[in-house]
Amino acid sequence: MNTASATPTRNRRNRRGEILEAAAGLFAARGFHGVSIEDIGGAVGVSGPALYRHFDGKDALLSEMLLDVSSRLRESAVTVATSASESPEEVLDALLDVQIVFAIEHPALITVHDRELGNVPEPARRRIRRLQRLYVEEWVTVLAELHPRCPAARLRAATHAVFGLLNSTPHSAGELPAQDMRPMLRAMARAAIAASVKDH
Amino acid sequence: MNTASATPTRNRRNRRGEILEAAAGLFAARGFHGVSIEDIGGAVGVSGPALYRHFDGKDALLSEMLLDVSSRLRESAVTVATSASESPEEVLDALLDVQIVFAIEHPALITVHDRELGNVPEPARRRIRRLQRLYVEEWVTVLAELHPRCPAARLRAATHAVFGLLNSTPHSAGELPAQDMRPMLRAMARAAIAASVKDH
DNA sequence: CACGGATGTTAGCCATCATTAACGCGGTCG
DNA sequence: CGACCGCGTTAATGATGGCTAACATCCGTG
Repeated sequence: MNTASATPTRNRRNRRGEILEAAAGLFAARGFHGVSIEDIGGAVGVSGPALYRHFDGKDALLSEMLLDVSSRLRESAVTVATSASESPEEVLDALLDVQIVFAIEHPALITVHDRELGNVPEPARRRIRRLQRLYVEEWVTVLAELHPRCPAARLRAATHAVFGLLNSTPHSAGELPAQDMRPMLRAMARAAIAASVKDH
Repeated sequence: MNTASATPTRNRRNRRGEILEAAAGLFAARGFHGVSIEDIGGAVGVSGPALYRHFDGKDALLSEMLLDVSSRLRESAVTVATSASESPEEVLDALLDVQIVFAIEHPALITVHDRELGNVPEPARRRIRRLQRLYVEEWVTVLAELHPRCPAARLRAATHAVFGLLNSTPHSAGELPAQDMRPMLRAMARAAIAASVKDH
């Protein structure tokens, strides 16, 4: 019983988040430059320049969106990787889960995240790239523990391929219920990884 | 001894192709709306509206590009699939080869092909979608022969996941030489497919 | 109750861009 | 030779879009 009727409270609190979410959907569908400020405003029921009360501009909005995604992914990965008392196998499983759950729950963010980096202005771009690189290295480190003879370059390429596999969810939207999708993607990813290091 | 010095001849003959290639690179890097007509012209050494001597407009250029990609892929798939005297296993291998070679040789086209469909105007969009669907069905048909008990929806989702895996080449650009990339992707894809139909 | 800040609104500015117009020029063919 | 055609060029036009400015409204607070 705090204050106020449900919706107003949520609207007031959440405008930023609401905008980010709507923008993610639009960017995923039409690309950053294919979406206007008006479009984004319209999608959350306000019109046009109201966005400037919440973000410094369109670029800043995109920067924040990608920064948020790459931070969250990396942070989850670090948490998972440093949790002691887990074998590399278990860590790998946990990393798979992180990526799969995120890809299934936020397909638009996943899409934008690997499409629009080129449109992020320079101060932020470097930070995002860095986080992405660190995220990949988290994977490579675990894989290297499991397969010490395999060259790192190969592990990196395999990791990217696995991301491609897991991030296919936006394309197979609706084909399969998320409930079946999750274990299937996990099985496919595990098998693909095993195959990538065969004979190395 | 036809006519003329080497480069002029090529330039005269190939402007369209040259433009399509340059545009593919630019679209892949910055997105359709992030590239101007001037940019495209500049990339092939002519400036701006010269494009209208070769294409009806920017939209038409994109349409032709995607139409070409989806036609070529589907056509290759049909050829491979209808070549008699091959077992489903061999057909699947050949399909993998088609996609892998294309992905490695034309990363920009692959990128644009699955990003920019939403920016293609309506008459052409339907045709491209149709070709893409038929291409996927080519895969699903072969997979269904190999795994008759597996529901088609699952095979379709698995196919999309495999495409995601194979199309990861633009992301792992310089990591691994193409020579090593090809067999690795093939092994990963085969393993992923096998895993996707396990217990079905 | 008056003040201020958070949040919107509309109108206007300026840059960018796709597209068209008008014109030039070299080669081919009748 | 001379008309046409393929291919380019620059200048103009009309739309769109990001962003700023000037002006409400609502609300909590002193």
